[in-house]
Amino acid sequence: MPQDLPRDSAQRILHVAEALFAQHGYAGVSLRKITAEAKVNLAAVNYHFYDKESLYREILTGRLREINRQRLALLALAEARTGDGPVPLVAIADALARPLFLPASGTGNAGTRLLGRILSERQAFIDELIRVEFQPAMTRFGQAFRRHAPGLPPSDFLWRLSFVIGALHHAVVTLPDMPAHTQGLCRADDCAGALRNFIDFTVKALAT
Amino acid sequence: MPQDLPRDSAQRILHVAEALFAQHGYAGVSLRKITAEAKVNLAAVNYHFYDKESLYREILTGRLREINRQRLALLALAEARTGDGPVPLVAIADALARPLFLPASGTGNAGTRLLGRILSERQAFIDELIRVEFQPAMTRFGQAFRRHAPGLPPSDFLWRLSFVIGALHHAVVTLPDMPAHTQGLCRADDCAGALRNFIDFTVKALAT
DNA sequence: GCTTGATTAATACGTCCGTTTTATACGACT
DNA sequence: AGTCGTATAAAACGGACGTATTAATCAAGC
Repeated sequence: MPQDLPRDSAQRILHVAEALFAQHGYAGVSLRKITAEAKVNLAAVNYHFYDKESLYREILTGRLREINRQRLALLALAEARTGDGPVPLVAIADALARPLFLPASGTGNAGTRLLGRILSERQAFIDELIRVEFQPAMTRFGQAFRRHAPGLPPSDFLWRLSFVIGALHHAVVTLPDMPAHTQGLCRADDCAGALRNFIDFTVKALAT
Repeated sequence: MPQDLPRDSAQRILHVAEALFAQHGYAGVSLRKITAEAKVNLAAVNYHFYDKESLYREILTGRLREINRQRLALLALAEARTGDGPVPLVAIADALARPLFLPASGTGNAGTRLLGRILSERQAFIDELIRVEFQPAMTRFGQAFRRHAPGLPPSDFLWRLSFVIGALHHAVVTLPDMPAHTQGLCRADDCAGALRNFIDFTVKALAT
């Protein structure tokens, strides 16, 4: 499966490595596979990114930062439209999921799979990275959701939030496999349908 | 963290390997780490289980088969109690999640984390194993859920089912980290609370 | 008591890993 | 033209990996 690679070799490495990490995990990908597929010299990773861990971190931070930036921007937009009252659940769920299902044009959605992979892999050296990149967005979305369930005990609310996040990540990760799992009834390229269903699902699950 | 190991060395390998695979994934665990922690000789894995892949498969099949056996048993019990009508959503969700959150006494719940890990790791050589072990249970549960949403388009229903499964797996995998994520508001040992919340969540999300 | 089959132990093999080192090519500037 | 910082290339390093081989141990059965 040949793909149009960027001219710059550092960019080629980032591009190829992201796809491979998303598919096989950190430990499952060797620098030799990356450099071979990116058609660069073996030492190029160490030259441009210092070492394998740094390359991984760079890819991750880039993706996570962009995704959460978009999420917060969409949420802020919805809040501005709403005024002082609680933002509608539909808008919150949309802001949370849209950057995953419908990534900004040009970035491609293959990289999105990384997110789900990472959270279940829990490499020790990226724990802090995940905390730093996710914490701000998650507290903001938590607050927004919370206004729709003010009476719920805190732990119960946090459990429901965790379920919603889990549903989202699982959907993103398994999206490419959905046609096989559903005998073709769910298509992998129907991101809009996936987003719509996630929003419906979340609204029903979190509505009081 | 010393743990009481079984006498038999093959059992010790299974016990230790399951915990390590659950924590670091297949590629992230070496036979040397397993055999060292299990206090057996390096060659013991190859002697008792032929090779690393076979050891992995054996652990997985054991866990998955038992979990899905319990799930189907609970579902059958609920169906018997219900008669001809649709099984209440509460009972279906309970049958689906209980074997994960409250594993049969003696088995310990550390091994349960494997499940969530596996589904996001997607090693090629266990794809068929997963299909074989999960297919029967999933179609049965799908049918049971389906009776509560007969009017929904098939693809929409399958998406919701996927979200429920994702929420469940994510909860299981991140259960040990919940206290840290929630500043202690959700406890890792409160499996009963997690189960109760999952059932509530699923009922709300799938009710028509 | 010796033999036999099953287990454990010790060690070696070949491969692949991440990384380092050394050498070569290229472009811009004086 | 010549120099210098940057990028690519080629090769090698030590170490960890999964696995294979061989030797030691040990518990029955005769």
